[in-house]
Amino acid sequence: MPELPEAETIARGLRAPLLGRSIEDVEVLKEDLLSVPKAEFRASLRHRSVHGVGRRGKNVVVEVGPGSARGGDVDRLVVNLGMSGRLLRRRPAEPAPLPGHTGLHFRLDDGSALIYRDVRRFGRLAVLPPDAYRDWSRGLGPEPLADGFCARHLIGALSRSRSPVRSWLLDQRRIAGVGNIYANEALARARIHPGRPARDLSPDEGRTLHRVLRSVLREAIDAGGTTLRDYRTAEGSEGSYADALRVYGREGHPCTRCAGTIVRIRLGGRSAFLCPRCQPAGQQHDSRRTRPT
DNA sequence: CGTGCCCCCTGTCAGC
DNA sequence: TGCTGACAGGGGGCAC
Repeated sequence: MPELPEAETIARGLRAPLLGRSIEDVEVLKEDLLSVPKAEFRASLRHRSVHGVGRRGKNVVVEVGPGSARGGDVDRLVVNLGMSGRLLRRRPAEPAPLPGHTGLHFRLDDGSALIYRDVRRFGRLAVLPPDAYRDWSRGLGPEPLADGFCARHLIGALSRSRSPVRSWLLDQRRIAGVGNIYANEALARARIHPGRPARDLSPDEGRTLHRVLRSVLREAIDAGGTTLRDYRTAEGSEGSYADALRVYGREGHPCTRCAGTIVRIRLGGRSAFLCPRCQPAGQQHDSRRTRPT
């Protein structure tokens, strides 16, 4: 999917146009994107106003205020975009027909619309009351870009797992928001082989991984995310971080650091990309401090 | 609990 | 020109 930087970019793009708007109606065209009947979903959002647009992990979170005849609850529309989900803003004067594979159409009070489109339909949308949202959020790991996410925490958590470090990074219960692209990119920059057991990383490697993971995510946000196929911003444009990728999808191409050849391996059923020279599989016995590139 | 495997679904691309 | 299989930013369920 969209990973953290893509969800963040979408949330930022939706904030200004959605804030303060009221949802007039919700049309559900693909009910399998919901975990409740579409009538219930529609009723839970109709005539409610948008109080905020944010993100948790890879999910876009839209806060909706109380409707006219409701209590004071601020509920949250949580959008998991799966692999191919898009949240697109449609301007008021845009009469264009709905794009193919449109799953939901949210009509707003200024004549604009929000469209959820998802070719593969791996995405899910749910409206969560405060306590349900809290429970759901507690099931996710910490936000890697939060101030409180320190190297010490990462090193400690890594030391308790035998998982390959790439698989570890993909587990949303451990860290929220990292997917296959940024896991591979961070490991490449930290010069860590993706298949190494998490607990075998040295403290130095843990510190390096902490630093480069955050910088990769921040740089990707600055670039508006990575568009490979499906991902688009809320305005429908592409993210430009694909140009900055060093290993992901670059099998057979030269490593930008050592001019070795990037390879693709299979790990936990998913592709991992690495430079075998810069990211040796064995334990690192080299005690020299190496700066990430 | 951790881990690996399969599946959900559609589209695209390489190879025959 | 087709057909087939592999693969794709994710994640839930299940067996071990």
